[in-house]
Amino acid sequence: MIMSKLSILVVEDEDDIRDMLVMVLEQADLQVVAVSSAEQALLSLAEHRVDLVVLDWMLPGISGVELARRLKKEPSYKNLSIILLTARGEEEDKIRGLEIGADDYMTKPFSPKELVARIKAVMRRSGKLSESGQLRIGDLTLDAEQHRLTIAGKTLDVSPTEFRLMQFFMSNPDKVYSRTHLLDQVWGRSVYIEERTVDVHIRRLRKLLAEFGREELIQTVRGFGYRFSMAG
Amino acid sequence: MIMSKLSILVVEDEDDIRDMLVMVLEQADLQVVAVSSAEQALLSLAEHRVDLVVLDWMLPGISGVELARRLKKEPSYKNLSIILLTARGEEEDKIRGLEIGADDYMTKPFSPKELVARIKAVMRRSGKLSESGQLRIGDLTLDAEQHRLTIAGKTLDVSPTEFRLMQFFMSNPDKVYSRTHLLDQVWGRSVYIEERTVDVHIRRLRKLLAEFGREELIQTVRGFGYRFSMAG
DNA sequence: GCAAGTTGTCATAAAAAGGTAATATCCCAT
DNA sequence: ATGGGATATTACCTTTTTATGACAACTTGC
Repeated sequence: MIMSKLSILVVEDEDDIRDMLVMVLEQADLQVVAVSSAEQALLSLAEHRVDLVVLDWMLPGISGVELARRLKKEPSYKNLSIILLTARGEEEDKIRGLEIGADDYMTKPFSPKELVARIKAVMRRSGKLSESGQLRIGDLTLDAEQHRLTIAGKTLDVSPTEFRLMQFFMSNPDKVYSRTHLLDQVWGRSVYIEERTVDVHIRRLRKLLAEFGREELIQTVRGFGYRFSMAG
Repeated sequence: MIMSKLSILVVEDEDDIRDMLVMVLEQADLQVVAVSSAEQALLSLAEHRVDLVVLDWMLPGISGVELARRLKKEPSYKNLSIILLTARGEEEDKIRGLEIGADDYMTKPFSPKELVARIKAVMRRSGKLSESGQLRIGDLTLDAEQHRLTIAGKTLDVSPTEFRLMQFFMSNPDKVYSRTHLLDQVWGRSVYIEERTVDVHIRRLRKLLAEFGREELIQTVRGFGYRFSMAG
């Protein structure tokens, strides 16, 4: 599939932060448009195709929350992703943010790197960022296009969630991830799921891998989480 | 048979965009005529044979929408295809565009490659672009010119829609396609059809293939769509 | 205008997937 | 060795997704 650059709309009233955001996002090869109010945002949305909005929680006039709510209600913007920026770290705000339909939120101050990572994660989940090509580790191959996972040429029959989990592991081998992190990345931050559920999915994957004598690919790191690695 | 080049009429008032379109389309081996108003378009249509019109939604004087409506009402232009270019991404516009008879629409900004792909898709569906040659996968043969699908030499009796679906699959083997994507590609973006309808057509195809013990060629990828593949 | 063939939709059945909780095991620091 | 927290495993139940058969609205060739 051919796709033009992903387009981000930044809505932030503080000039410094807005400029910083623009710089960071452009650096990450995203097309960026920045405005300083919700009203301007609406105008901009009507003019250009926008894939994702980075939206400040507090804005003069129409607030970010209010704008998010309106956008989510509007059917024509139904596949527009929203990331909320909030200055406070209060759980209540976060929850409210996700309730009104934001796809993710970030608490200021945040690292540019993390913002970009979250943007990509959201885009990936909404299918706007296509995972390109094949992942290959040893004789394991995961082909996103074919949506097929093979081991030494034989196809493994994996469920959607196990496929995504495997995709995440193979994209990030040799690193330990906590259950929370896995839930964030594979399930998405806006779903609320028991941490123990990760264990079960790991179990299911291992069971599949065990049919090929490869259950050791997914390792338990006691007290931390799980790791995918060829090395023992 | 000698076939003259497919002829496109571009109607766009902004010079830059018009020039760009001409370049892109000529590059794609299409014969292009470009004008900047609906009035000129009507003159041009009367003079040359035109297969497809790429039409800007907003035009000075008679608007693109209005022109499209008139053309579609005119019996002599009934097999003229129309692709609308719209600057806004509003669903309402798209729907209105399709209601008045456009065959497809594109939202600016768009990638040139995608435009060409859509033009070809529209042409293919309206029979102006004949698929050349045969598709051959294993002992399956699909001959577009004869409109015939054979398996190990024996002809399968497929309906038009199933034929096109099969054609799409055989042209794009080993990849997963969502129901939405299949509807876009096989049925065309201008029709609104339930996603579940795809299931039914898949079912019909499988039933046919099953007569030859080949129902496994079309595979269900849960949560994603369907895939045509010789590999298990 | 009729008979046959096509197509989209729906209702229902069937299958698969996913989350949770209960129970069993394991690991390591005392 | 053992207590207690952390993982593994299993079973169960709900939800989601797909398969299937029937049907009515349309087309098409005669």
